[in-house]
Amino acid sequence: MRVTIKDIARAAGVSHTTVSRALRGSEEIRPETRARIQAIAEAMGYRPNPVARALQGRRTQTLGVVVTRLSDPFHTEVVQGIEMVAQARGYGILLSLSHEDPEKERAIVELLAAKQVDGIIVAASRLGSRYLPMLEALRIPIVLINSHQTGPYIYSVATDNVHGGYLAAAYLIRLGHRAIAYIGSRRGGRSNQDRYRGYRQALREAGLSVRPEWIVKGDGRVEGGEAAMRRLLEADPRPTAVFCYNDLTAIGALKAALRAGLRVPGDLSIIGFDGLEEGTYVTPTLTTVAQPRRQLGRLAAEMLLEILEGRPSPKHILLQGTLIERESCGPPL
Amino acid sequence: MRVTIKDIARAAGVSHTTVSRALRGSEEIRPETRARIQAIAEAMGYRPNPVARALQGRRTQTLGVVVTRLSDPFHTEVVQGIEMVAQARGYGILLSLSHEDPEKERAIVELLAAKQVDGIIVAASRLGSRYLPMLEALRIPIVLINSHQTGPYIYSVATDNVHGGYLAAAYLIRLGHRAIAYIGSRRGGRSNQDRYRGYRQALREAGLSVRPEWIVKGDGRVEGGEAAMRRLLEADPRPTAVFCYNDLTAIGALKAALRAGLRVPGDLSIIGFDGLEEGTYVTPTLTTVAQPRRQLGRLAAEMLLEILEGRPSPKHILLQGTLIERESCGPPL
DNA sequence: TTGTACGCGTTATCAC
DNA sequence: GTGATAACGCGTACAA
Repeated sequence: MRVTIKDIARAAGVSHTTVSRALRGSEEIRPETRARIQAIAEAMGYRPNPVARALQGRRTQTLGVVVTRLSDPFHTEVVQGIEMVAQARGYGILLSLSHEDPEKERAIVELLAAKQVDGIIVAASRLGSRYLPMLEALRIPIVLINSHQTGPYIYSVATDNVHGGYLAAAYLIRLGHRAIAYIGSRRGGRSNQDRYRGYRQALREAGLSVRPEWIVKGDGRVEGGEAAMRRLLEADPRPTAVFCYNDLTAIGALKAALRAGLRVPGDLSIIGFDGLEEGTYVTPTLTTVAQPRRQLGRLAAEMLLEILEGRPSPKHILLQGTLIERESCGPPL
Repeated sequence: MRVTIKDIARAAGVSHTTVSRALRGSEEIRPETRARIQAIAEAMGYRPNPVARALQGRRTQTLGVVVTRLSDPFHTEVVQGIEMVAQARGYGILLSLSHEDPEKERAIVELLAAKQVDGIIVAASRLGSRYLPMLEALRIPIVLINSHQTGPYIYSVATDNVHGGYLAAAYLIRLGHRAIAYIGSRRGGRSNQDRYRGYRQALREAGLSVRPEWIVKGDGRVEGGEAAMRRLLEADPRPTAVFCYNDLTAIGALKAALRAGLRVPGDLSIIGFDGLEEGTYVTPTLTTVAQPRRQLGRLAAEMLLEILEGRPSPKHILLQGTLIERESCGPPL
């Protein structure tokens, strides 16, 4: 059987109330009895029961985390960031995967709320605004990572996709490219649009025009990038550079280009988005706009904890990506 | 405020006991009152409080999962497998990362136990046998993934590393190689030894000998594989094929080989272990011995649930890997 | 400074 | 069939 404060009380010859107070270091208790009780608790191997505490105090010291899937290395790093700060602050993490299914995501959030998590972090939410009432009814703070909503109990941390897209395109332009394609993502939603907008803006400022056949779509994964690149290779004139929605897409694009006998970056420059480790596995290594992924997770968790502890906290944070120059981009030949 | 069974009781004009029974579909209650109560509960939006249930019933419906790090794609897939079955069975997953630190791992396991998880799954445990007494004292079933311990409350699911190593080496031999190196892992522990043993066995059976300078060590990650391969390239005579501890190591080895101007598989064949997606990102794509990663997670979770529900369950399960022939291996020139 | 009594939401026990 | 009542382990007014 597990040791409870009652057991300790009995052993110490005091009431369980006194034990409760002593163990949490209450000031209004005589130092010597406190020390004595703590010693006894230690000796008996006492561990407070978090379930009982939660029932009493309505705090479970647990954060719900919802992610579409872990096989996407992007989320992986985000979750690590969250876990680090949670672990350091004594919070547990209840992890659920939504597999990009909005209905599942909704069910999970409700389930987490039912499980009494203190707060929820959702990465890459697929939930539309029509679910906002539900979220608000939960009366649990929710931090969204890389998606936008506003409302009571809704917070967010995101990277500036417009800025990132601009960064990528501007870099290619600086290298001398004038024919720059974009491989987007069917599933990218708002972030796809924003990166595209940043790209368009950079081209516009440089006085470059975009041919419709240079804008194609993948699925945010390697296969989609490969297929998209194959279509792109048929375009005439062919672009000399490609900005890809994300690194996985770019890796697929790179594979297709190499397979078609192109030299990268000689015949074609490729730039990705995310800053994944995976971009260093390929040859040539992938130039990319890195998102501060771990930072996203860390900030989301810190934000949530601040809210839970009643400290002042911003409602929305926007982070900037940074260019990582590796080998897949160069001047056009 | 949240709706409780007492609220329902008041609304229905019965005792909370009756409500509790009705909602759980007890037989010993008049069908009409049961239906009436259920209707009221539904109308009031009642959600049972899992915390209260846990306090009363000593079951939290939560599984603790410990993993070294998520940035290793191997674990990622394992966790997905676990999560799938847990979610389907209504269990939550409390995730913690140990970062390969045995002391941290121990602390986490204790913390999870304190949090009253019903069972624990540990992937790639770094805990030595001297912690067994602690684990047993917890009196919580623990399923180890890819590591071996025996004792009460200890279960395991693992892939057969000896067999896998044999598979890899035998394949290279079948292709005609006679000079086959091994890049191990400093951090691989037992699994590194076992894969090495399988490799040795295959060579022995084929009457091949191994030069000491053909056995080098990485760290289980890309950088380590690169460094190890650079050392290997200085060996004289140079091996015509390399078996790598895992895919990340192999990807590093591949990079180093390509960078040294070797053709793969022409000048050098490379085979990995794990079957990661990442192996298809590189050019040439990586031949490998695949571990059934998701299966490992699934089985571990199913095993744990069986144990928790008192159904008969094997104590240890050993799975076999399978060869995936891709492009990085061929006959020696 | 310490103890009594009660509540958190649920299930189990034992009456009626 | 249904209802009091206690119990799970802890925290907290309130009393002493």
